[in-house]
Amino acid sequence: MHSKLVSFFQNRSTAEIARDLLGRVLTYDSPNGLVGGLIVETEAYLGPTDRAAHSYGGHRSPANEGLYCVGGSLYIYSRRQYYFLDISTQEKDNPEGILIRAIQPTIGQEIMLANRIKGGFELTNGPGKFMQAFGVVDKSADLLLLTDSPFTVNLDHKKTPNTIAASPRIGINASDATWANAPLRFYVSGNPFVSRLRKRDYDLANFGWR
DNA sequence: ACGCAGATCCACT
DNA sequence: GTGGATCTGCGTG
Repeated sequence: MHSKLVSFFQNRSTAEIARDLLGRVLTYDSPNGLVGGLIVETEAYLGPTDRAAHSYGGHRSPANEGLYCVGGSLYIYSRRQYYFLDISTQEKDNPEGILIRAIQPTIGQEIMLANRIKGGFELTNGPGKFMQAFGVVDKSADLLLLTDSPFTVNLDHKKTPNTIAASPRIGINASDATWANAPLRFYVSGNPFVSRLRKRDYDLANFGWR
């Protein structure tokens, strides 16, 4: 039934899955219509030993239960008025996951523009930004299996990045430098929808796709 | 109660 | 391009 989904989100390292998500289409069936785009930036969070993870030290509560669900489940959380989208990886009770950080809009762009003040690359170049553009205003999809939720990720096709870049994750305060510096953020090199990308690194000809 | 977070915005250099 | 203010829900005390 959900075997394809679940096998995609386990049986290999979370970092590898995070890289494999780049170039795939993420959609959200919002009340105002279908919205979505190509995933261009992800971050891997590696569970209890990872100082930067919400499941560090085995921390578990109703708020982060999504990380403990079977791979392919949604973990949606809020920070300062914005919502963020994670997809859990690995088997149940192994709290690893991937934060979707940015997308290149391809579906329902008018709807997304109406949901956000800002347009252009600012429309979806951050984890809270694209969720606002999608029109996600609550955590009702938290804990749901991706295939049972208003979200979809197309696992059958993907656009191929020319180059996948890796860097330390954004916004990590971990006192442990090993985890703070670990190259667990992945992005389509040159794509202007990647968060915090310098303008001189924009690939405006191909947006980083092959 | 209180402090702060897997960020964003805006007002300045 | 950078720094400071700020938004609310959780977690700890």
